[in-house]
Amino acid sequence: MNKSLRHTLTKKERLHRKKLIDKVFAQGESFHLYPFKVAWIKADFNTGYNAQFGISVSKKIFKKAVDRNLLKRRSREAYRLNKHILYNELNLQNKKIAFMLIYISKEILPFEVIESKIILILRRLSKLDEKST
RNA sequence: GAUGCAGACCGUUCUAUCGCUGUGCAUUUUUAAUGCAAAGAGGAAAGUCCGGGCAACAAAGAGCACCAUACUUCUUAACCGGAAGAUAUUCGAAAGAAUAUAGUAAUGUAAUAGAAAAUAACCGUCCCGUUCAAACGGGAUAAGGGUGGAAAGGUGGGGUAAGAGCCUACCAGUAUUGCAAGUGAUUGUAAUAGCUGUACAUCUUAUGGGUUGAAAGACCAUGUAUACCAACAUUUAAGAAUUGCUCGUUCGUUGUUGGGGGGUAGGUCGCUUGAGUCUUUUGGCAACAAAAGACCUAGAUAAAUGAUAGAACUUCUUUUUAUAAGUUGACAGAACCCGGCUUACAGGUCUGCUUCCUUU
RNA sequence: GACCCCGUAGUUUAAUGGAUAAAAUUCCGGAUUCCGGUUCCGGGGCUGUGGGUUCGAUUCCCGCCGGGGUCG
Repeated sequence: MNKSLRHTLTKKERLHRKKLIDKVFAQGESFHLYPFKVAWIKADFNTGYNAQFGISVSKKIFKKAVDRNLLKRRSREAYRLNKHILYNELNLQNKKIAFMLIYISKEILPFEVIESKIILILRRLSKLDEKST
C-alpha cells in the first residue's frame, strides 16, 4: 500500500522545530488566499515525507483558546484528507517544502468552506513550486 | 398544587468509518515502521486574588522600618479560606440575605451652610452700670432660633434674677462591680457612677511575613569566550555587595599557576502515587476528623483529546393535537501539583424551609 | 506559564477627599478677510465598568472589562 494514499498525519509531517518555523517566516515567500495567508519555503529534511506544515491562529483575533483550537483542528483535518494532492505533485518533481498556514479571517468558518480553500491552496502550492524551479 | 429562599449535585449520550497523543505487548527490514490492547480536559481546566507543597540562592544574621491580618470558638499542612455562633444596621410579609465589628492612653481633620463642629454666647432671655428714652458697655445663661450627615441624652416636677443633670422620678445609652448562663464573644439581672454626639485618619497592641518562581532546577551531547573559584606574590583604599536604613559581615588592584565552563541550537529528567479518588462505618450542630476496604484515573511542547455520517436526548419554530418537518447544543480547553476565593454558565435533578390555595 | 503597569475632551497631559473637573491641541459653528491662513469668541465629557467606605470619590478599598510591558 502506498504511504502517501493513507490519510494519516504524524508528527513527522508537521512543523515542530522552532528554527525551521522562524526560517519560513524570515526567508520564505508568501501569498494570500482567504481565509488563509500561506508562507512557504524549499527546505531540506530527512523525514520520509515531502512536506511539513503548521497552522497558526492569532490570539489577537480569537481571544478564547476554545476558538483557536477549533480552527486549528478543522484546518488540520482538511489538510489530512487532501494532502495527497500536494504529495503527488511533489513526488513527481522530487521537491521538499515547508509551509505555514496563518488564519487571518475574523469569523469562525465551517469545515466545508475551510476544506475547499485548503484544496485550492494545495493546488496553488504545487504550481508555484513549478514556476520557481 | 403554586410561590419564593437556602443548600447539594449533574452539566449531552451511543454506534460506524477515518485520524491524533503518550503507554504496554507482538512482529519486521530493530536507528524506525506496522498491528493489537486499554486510556486520553473542567466545574470552573479561566482570572492569577490568597495560602501551601516543591526547587534554587547560606553574609538567607540582629534591630528598626515596611506590608498583611484583626468580634468569639473551632477547623486545617496553611490561609485575606471554611463552619458554628455574638452584637449593630439595612432590605424582605416570611423563610432568609447583605454589610460592619482589635484597643481608646494620646493627637489631628470635618469643605459649604450654620451663632457654634467641641474647654459653643451671633440673636434671644435675665441682672448691673451710663442714660429721659433709644442705644451703648460689663456680666450671667445652653430653655428657643433658617443650617447640617452629625447640635451637647429625652419627658414630667422641683429650683432660679433668667436658666441649666443644678437636684429628683421614669426612660434610653455608657462604664465599673456582684450574681446567673455560656469554652468564649456576649446575654440576663442587681447595684454604683450624672458618666452621655458622630465619622474618618494617625497612633497603640497582638500575630504572621527571607527572596525568587518549573522560563525554578538537575543531567547528557556539542564545545571553548575568559564569567567564577582557590593558592602565591603585589597593592592599602576610595569604594562595592548583602533588604529600605543602622549595626554586623563579605569582597577588593594586577600578575602567575591550577580548577572551571559563556553563548547558540537540541534532548532527557523535573512530570504526575497525591495533604489522591471512591464506598462504608464512627465522632461532631457543622466545617471537618478518624478507621476499614477497593482503585491507579491525561501528561502534550508551534502543544494530542478531532472530523464525517446516523440514532437518542434537549432548545426553539411551524403544522396539527400527538405526530411530522426544520432548527439549536451553556460557559468554556490541562501546561509542576494541591486547598480555597472570585468571575462566566443553556438546561436539569434532589433535599430542607417560608407564604398562599385546595382536599381529607 | 510567572510577574508588573496603565485607563480623564478626538489626542497629549493636569487636578490635596470639597463649588459647574483644568490646560494645550484637534474638530464644529461664528466674527475678521475679496478668498484662505493668522487672530478673537463660543460649543463639545457616563473621569473604563459595577459595588463599598464617606455627609461628599477622578482621588481611598474590592470585583470585573480593556490595553500595554518584562522574563527563554
